[in-house]
Amino acid sequence: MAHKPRSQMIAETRGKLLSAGRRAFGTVGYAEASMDDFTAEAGLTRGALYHHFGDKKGLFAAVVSQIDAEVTVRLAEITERAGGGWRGFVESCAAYIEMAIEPEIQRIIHCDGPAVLGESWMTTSQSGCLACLVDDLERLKADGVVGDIDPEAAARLINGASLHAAQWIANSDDPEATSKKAVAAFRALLEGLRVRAAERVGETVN
Amino acid sequence: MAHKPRSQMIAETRGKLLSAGRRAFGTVGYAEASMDDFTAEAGLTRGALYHHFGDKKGLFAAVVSQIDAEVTVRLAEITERAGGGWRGFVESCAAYIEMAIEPEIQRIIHCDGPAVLGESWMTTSQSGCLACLVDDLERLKADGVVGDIDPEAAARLINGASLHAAQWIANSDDPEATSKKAVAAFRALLEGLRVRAAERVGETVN
DNA sequence: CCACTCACATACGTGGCGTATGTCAATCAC
DNA sequence: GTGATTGACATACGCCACGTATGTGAGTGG
Repeated sequence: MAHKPRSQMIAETRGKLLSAGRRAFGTVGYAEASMDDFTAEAGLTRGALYHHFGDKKGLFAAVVSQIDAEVTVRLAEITERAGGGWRGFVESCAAYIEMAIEPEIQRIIHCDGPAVLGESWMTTSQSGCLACLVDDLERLKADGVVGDIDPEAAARLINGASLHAAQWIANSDDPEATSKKAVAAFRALLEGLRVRAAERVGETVN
Repeated sequence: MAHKPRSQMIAETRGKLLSAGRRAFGTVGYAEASMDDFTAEAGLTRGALYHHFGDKKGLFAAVVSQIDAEVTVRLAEITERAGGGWRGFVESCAAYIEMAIEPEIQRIIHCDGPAVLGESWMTTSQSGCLACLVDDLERLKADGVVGDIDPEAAARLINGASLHAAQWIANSDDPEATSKKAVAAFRALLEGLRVRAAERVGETVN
């Protein structure tokens, strides 16, 4: 029994490296994270890292993917729980802002991510969150809730607005109050996407 | 005559370092820009850089400030030329997107900036562009054109949306078409800020 | 004219990344 | 079961880039 099967050991080391790197990247940032330090912290050396991830950027990319996947899941849950529709969409957007406030996401995804992987990575590569937004918007458009706008374009604009709102909130003196203001303005902006009240049939404004 | 006055020499040196650094940061990015390389390119050494700017980040910050100031001026011109009002505001927003597409601005301000200086720097520190937007919005709000939303909140959301739109456009296969879609969606979002047509008196929709 | 300041260059130490090489355990052939 | 092979990981090395400490020579004040 002394040793577990090979594949399991490998998965464990990958996991250890991933979480150690994630913690380092999320706290001190990519540039300040020493590979020697955080691999040692995981009981390993840089050798393991280079074997599994190629280089520092490779590990970073893996961390980004992991976080993105987690966020995607969380967003999907929230959208579903809110029962879809316009309200569900708005709720998921608000939740997106909330998540973007978390320091780890802030630092890794929105701060270092574009600089390290190239901003094209974040845009062209499939970001799960973005795909979520696009899906929602396409449904809403098909249902006639939102007007004739390109779903991806709207999703990206919403995405950008959310992220900026998040970092504004995160760095403000009174996050509570700032958040209220940001969400209010955000809801107002989103209203611009809906078909006008005059053009609609008999829907409640809220 | 052999030599110019001291102060002028200093200003020249600072300028040379600033533009050399700006070019390097704008093309290869902050991390890949070697101080030895681009100072030599300016006919100087790292010694001069450390003397004037403290360190690499110091020069970078100076470059960011310079670009921000330029953008602010350009934005102000556009806003004024459009004659203010809602239309002027929308035009300046569109121009903001256009400027954010420029590779130098994209790379230095939106990509490396937050990672190098900390994203708090970009938010808390006075960004000239942002101040412009806030001013415009405050006027529009006072004139009853936009609804009861916090100007700064709206400005930050618009800012974020613009930047993301810009990098989406810049990295798309067909920037022309992408730009059209983005601007259309952007205008729709902005409409959300205006007081509703039903609530207004007798204004043209456009 | 002399002492001093200051703008900049030169020289050095350090740390972190990437690569080349080594080693030992797990799997496979027979 | 034993030898060969693969592959996961560690060790050792070189390099590059940053930051600092020190030097130097041209302006500047008295």
